[in-house]
Order: sequence, then C-alpha cells, then structure tokens
Amino acid sequence: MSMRLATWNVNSLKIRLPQLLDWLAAQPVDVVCLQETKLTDDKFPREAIAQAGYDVVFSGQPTYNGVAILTRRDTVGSPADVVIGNPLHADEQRRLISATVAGVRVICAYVPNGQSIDSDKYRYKLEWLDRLIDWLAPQIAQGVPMALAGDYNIAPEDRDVKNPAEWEGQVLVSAPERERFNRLVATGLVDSFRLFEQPEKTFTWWDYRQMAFRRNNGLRIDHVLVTQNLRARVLGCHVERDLRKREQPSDHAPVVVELATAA
DNA sequence: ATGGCCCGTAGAACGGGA
Repeated sequence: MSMRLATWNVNSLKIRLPQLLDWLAAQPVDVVCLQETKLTDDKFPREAIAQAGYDVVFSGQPTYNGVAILTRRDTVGSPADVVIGNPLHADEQRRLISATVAGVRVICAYVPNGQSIDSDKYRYKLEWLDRLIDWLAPQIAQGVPMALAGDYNIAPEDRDVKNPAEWEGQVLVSAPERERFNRLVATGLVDSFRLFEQPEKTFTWWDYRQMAFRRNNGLRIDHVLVTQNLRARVLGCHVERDLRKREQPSDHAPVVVELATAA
C-alpha cells in the first residue's frame, strides 16, 4: 500500500480548477499541496473539491500567494492539526499551511520569489527561509515524520537549470538561496527527487515566454523534501510534465511523490 | 533588445511572477 503526495503551483486556482479536477479524476493522488491559489477564503472552490472526493484546508488573500492542502477522503481522511503560517514569523503573506495527514506532517510552502538580488523582496525571501528553518528544525530533530512540499523558488544545483550560465548569480539560483536550501536539508531532510535516477534536464517551471516549454528551457524549483525517517518509504518521485502541455497551463508542473504506507 | 507571457485587479502600455 502507498499514498501519493503532490505539490503544484497553480498560478490562480480560479483559472486552473478544471485542470486540477481533471487531473485528480484521471490520476487520483492522496494529498495535494497547492500554491498561488490567488483566492480569498470566501472565494475558495471548496464545494467543487469536496465533490471530487477531497477535504481541503486553505489560506488565501487577494491577488497574491494563497496555499491549500487537499486530502482524499476515502484514503487518507481529513487534514488534522491545521496550522496557518509560521508561528515564529508574523507575516501577512499567505505562504504556509500545514496539517497532519496519515501520520505525516505535511507543510505546504510557497517560498517568496525574491524578484532580483538587489530587491527588498530578496532580503525578505532569505529572512523568510531563515524563519522557516527556525520553526521546522526542532520538529525534525524530534523525529516528526514530515514532508515539506512546495514552490521553493530555488534551483538547488546547476543541473536543475537548463542554462546555468544565463542564470548565474540571479534570483532562484544565487548562493545565499542555495545555502538556505542546503541548510534546510542539513536539518534532516532529503530531496525525494534525487533519491532516484532521473532523466537529465527535468524541470518543474518554464517561462510562459519565448516558447520556453517547447525548448525545455526550465528550472527545477518545486520540491518535496522528506525527513530521513521517511526516506525508506519513498517509492518514487516524478514531475507531472503533461500538465504543462495543456491549453492555458500553469507555468509550473506538479511534483508527485509515492510513499509506502507505514508498516 | 533593459522584451517577449500570464494572472488579478483595475479600469494602467500596471505589478508581480520566475
């Protein structure tokens, strides 16, 4: 037995809801972490998602950000112990929601983009990641089985970038961001994707411009990190690339992890 | 070519995303 956990930056759930429902109907996953829902809570499509067989918890705001966790009712049940945001970091931006699902602490994260390295938004990004580490590290040290799934807005290594030379020093690949990613890993996490042999040039985001997807000019910036105590249960990890081929796609494709059910 | 596209919210040749 196993359960499948996915993360997907939908870039507006209002626009992407039909694709989300199509995807879940064709290929049901048990847990879905969404980012950039861009919906206030009163506009969240709770009913449509319930009719698809999922419970959902969410935290949104107008125009920007917004996160949600969907759980398949007949396999993993409802999300428990829901926490919105980071208790150590008062933040008006809705970028974090977490819940316990089938014994796993699931953290759904939308890491700030940073815009450019000379921007205030970049400093906010680094600070935000520091506060995330401050919050999660003690829980990881205590042995809480955890999956940190989301849009990290960080390509951890040059092999996660189609054209590293073009990106050198830029936001998404800069050394301080990668240092935060590595520090997060060092608290006791592992990148599910790298537990397996993967096709070269596998990415999760492609710019809408310049036919970037057709040229596979992308970056791998969406990740599912899991605690070491879950490592042996990770059966696979892949990018759901086909969703990026659809009409009116999100610029991100989902990442899906298959996790063996606890013995 | 210091831009190309997509989204929400205005009601803007805009801000933000990445």
